Amino acid sequence: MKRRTRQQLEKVAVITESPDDCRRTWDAVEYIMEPLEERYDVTRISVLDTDPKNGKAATKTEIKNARDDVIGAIAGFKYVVIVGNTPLQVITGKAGISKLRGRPIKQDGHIFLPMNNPGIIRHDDKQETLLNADLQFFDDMVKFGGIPEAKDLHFRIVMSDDDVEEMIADLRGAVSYDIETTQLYPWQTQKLNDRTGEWELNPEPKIVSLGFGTARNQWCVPVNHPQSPWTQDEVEEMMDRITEKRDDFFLIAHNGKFDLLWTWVHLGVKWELDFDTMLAHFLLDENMRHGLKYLAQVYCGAPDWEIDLTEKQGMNVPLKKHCKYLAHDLYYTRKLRYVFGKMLKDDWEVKRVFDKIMMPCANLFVEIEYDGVFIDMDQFGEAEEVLREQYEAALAELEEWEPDHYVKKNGDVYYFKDARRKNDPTRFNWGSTDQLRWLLFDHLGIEPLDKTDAGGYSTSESVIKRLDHPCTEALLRFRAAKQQLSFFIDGWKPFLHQQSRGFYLHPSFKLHGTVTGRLSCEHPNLQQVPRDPRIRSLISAEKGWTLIQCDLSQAELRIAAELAREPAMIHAFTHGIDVHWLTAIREIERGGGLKDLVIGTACRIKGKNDMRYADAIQVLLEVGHEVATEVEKEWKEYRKKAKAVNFGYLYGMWWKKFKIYARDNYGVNVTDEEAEASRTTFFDNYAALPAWHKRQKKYARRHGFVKSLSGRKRRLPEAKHADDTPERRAAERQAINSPVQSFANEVNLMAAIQLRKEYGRNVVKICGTVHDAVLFRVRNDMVEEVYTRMLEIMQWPDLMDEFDIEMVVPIEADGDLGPWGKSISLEKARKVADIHKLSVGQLLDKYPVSAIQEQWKEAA
DNA sequence: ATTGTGGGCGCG
DNA sequence: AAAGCGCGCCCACAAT
Repeated sequence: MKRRTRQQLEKVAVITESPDDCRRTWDAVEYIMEPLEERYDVTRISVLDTDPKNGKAATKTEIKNARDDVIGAIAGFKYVVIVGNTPLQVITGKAGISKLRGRPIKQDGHIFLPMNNPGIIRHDDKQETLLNADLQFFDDMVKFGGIPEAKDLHFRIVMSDDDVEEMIADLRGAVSYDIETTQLYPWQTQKLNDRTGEWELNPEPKIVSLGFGTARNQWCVPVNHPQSPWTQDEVEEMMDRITEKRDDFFLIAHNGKFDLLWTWVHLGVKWELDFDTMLAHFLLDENMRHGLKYLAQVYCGAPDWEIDLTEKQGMNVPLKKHCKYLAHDLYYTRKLRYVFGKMLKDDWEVKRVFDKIMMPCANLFVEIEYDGVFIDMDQFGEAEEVLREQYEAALAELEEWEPDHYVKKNGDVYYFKDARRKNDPTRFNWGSTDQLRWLLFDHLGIEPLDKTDAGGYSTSESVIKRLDHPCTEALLRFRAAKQQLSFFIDGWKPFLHQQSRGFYLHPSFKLHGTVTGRLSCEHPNLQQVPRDPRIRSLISAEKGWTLIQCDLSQAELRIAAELAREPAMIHAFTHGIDVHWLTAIREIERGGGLKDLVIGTACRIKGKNDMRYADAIQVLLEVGHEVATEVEKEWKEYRKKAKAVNFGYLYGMWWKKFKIYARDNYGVNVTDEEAEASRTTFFDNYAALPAWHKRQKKYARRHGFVKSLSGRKRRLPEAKHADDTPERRAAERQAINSPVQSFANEVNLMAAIQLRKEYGRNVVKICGTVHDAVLFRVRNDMVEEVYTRMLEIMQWPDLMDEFDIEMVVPIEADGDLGPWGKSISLEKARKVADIHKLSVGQLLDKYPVSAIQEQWKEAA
């Protein structure tokens, strides 16, 4: 019986790296060999005769030598599974399993299917889904008798007026939408020609095609493809007609923010997206990747339909092939919506985050990116000039210590006068960490102070500051100027977009950018603009408008206090005491230090000659850091220090790191004992924190995830591990940090959504969010109203009630107006406006914020 | 010529 | 025994 069954099984070969791989070792057998052996007559072939020593990868020679044997061994097998990178290299001669896995390779009469080595599951159990998808695909392939063709689906290329009518009539129910474009940034930019010194326009970005996926068809409209019959006007007219029908269908897209932004910029119609499959999947599993093809493979068993980038960009590809690709995008986007829709239904809390925060944000950020941020080009030019001077000056000073040669890590000697390097061919490169490392620690013989993660000697700012050598000061100036130039001057130029009212940047926000739910930002990254006013104030507003920044004050600390139910913190927040200040004073009190400063400041505040230490501490706590700082400037530094301490300890920092922090940021050398005591004191002062930490760890360990107040999940599979590994520790720290970081960001997003809801784009243009702050421009006549209202909104956005959130700790918000980094408070603006007998709006129309600041100083 | 990685550093 | 979290960008250098 058994024998007969076996003969009917298809013969397949499995190539592994070594004899032990996937056979005797751990759990891999269960993942690959057993499922295959159930269905096939499996022959296993290994590339190497024995396991590589010490778990090392096979060498190139070994791979080369193994080739003939392996090729011989698979003779007669049509279907071959490749397990891991080494066998892949043997067969294809190329590495890159992560890119090639899941994609069948036809070669010499065989069909190979590369997949990951199941050992990866030990490090990342998410990989199990992928492995199963690959095995499933292998089954499909064998059943089909070859590589399953990318399906023709039912794609229709819209070429005639009749097609248009039919398409528009078909737009009902759930409709997916996708476009193909020539590039990613939808605005035309310019670049400086190095030879002529002239500004030249970059190629015009274009929509190549767009399409709609319905229940029966995938409609593909060629827009700028050479074979397109349509003019720009005709396409726009088509889109207008669809806009009129927009309420008749449910719009789905994968990363729809991209498609809708382009559609708005290039075709003039602005649509609201109903369901974003990428964002849905992000909420369902933030640890996985969210690419359409990957998800279609994993959740729908889709074949690979990827084509070359140039073909996607459409110009040199037959229209039919291009549209077939688009059709697959449309088909699987629509399919994934049902899969993820169902998964969301099973988790109402996550669904609520999706419906009320994620999708509204997806639509909001289309507008945010469309409006962009205004750049003050006069300041931009000035900043560039100043930074170039600083850069040149620092470099000139460094010349004194430039060596004529450099010994590379491998021992090669490198003479600069002979070398041909990209920028300055004959010069020592101070920007190269390798060269600098050699110069400082080998050539000059300075004692290295720290190592990098990879084990080399570090040349970080922290180290250089502590080195006793005359070059260090200029070196730090060199690095700072170089970085600011390359990040924010040269780095921004390729994104500057000229419009009638001036130049704009359009940073792109990734709503799925971080595992906690914070957004990330790129092209360029608005969220890493230095606080240095020279750079930050480049971001401003066009004439007649004013930039406003509103931020949640100490949001994370407030949320932590709430979650931990920490009495001392809650008391501080409900009584308007600054927690960073509280920490600073308690820390000083613990050591009984700074007697002169503490008593001196308190006496001057109270107008007394002497006071007991304990009483003085009490006075300082009561008056707050602002009053204390007015009397004695030093207090500002102590508060700043405490701020870092608060966050560090709150999220699990250990005293050793505190030592490093104190040294690098405050030049204070704390002893081990002092550092340990500081941590102990922190948890004595905030005694409910350890219990909260414990609760979070326990919860994560039991469930494998934690939740924020909104119900958003952070999945932490490592927290479930039985052994106390560094990975589990890391997961436990994230279990503490994540709900706090998540929720602070969510409050901020709720506020941004509401701001847009209450004011139209003719009054407010939102520029972006920076985790706990919203940046927006307001028409001058509305500045007072919008600013005041936004602070109210931030303190308790309406969505907080919709989520049934209750908090005992009050949320507070703060803000200011004017160029970023050179802004003033509304109070100041009001005072100056009163002097002129003007409204704040009129004042802002009449004077730049810098002048208002000056006038306020004179008046005060 | 492109692609990947480490080092360093900007932000919250 | 060992312990903040979350990002993106630019450069240099090595590898493909």
